[in-house]
Amino acid sequence: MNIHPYHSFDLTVSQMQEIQRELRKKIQETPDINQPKIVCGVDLSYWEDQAVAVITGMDYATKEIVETITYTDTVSHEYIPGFLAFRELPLFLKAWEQLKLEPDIVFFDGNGMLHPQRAGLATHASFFIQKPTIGIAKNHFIGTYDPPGETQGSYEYIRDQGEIVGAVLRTQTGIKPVYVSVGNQINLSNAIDLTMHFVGKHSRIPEITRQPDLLSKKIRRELQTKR
DNA sequence: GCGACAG
DNA sequence: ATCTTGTCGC
Repeated sequence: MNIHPYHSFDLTVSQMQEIQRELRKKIQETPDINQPKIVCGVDLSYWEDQAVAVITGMDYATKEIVETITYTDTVSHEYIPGFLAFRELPLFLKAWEQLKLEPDIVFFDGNGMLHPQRAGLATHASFFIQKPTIGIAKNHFIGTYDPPGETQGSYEYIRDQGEIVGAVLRTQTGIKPVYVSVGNQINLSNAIDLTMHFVGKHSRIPEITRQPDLLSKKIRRELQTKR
């Protein structure tokens, strides 16, 4: 798939902050996307100074995996809370170049607007791939919220600086919720519905990001014990 | 100063 | 994210 070169990744922290302030201004709200055909999920696994990025393409209706892309390379950036995108995007974009099917939506393991500058990984990625994106985080990052109901599908909005920036969603009854946020080119209620669509019978994490998570961990184990 | 802190 | 086995519970 095509990539729109937005910026390089050889940057200082202040330059990264400047980019995030610019991204924030360009986030688009859009009408619901109801019947996507292909949806992708992205995740990375790390070991030593390496990482593997995995993109799983799934048929929205049947939830069958229709394409799998992997890309392994050295990681250039350390993890700094608030700057995850600068660590993960370089490898993700190399994997994206190999993607053949054209997805209608892309899910990321991390946040979108649920970020101090409304410019988390999912939001940042959308400006390179020009696709609607959604962020699914397993842990709380910013904002405040009331605890969601205990039953599957219950959610509460997450607020920061007076605005709704995401939702804490109970994907399984009685299980720790996940954090959903708009990346770009989509709206929050649509993101929540799409996330629930991919929730399997027993997994907390929707299959769209669970599949690349499982595969990237498997690849990491293989490449790690090989050395 | 203290605590929090996506992956 | 990763280091790590068994074990309690639905």
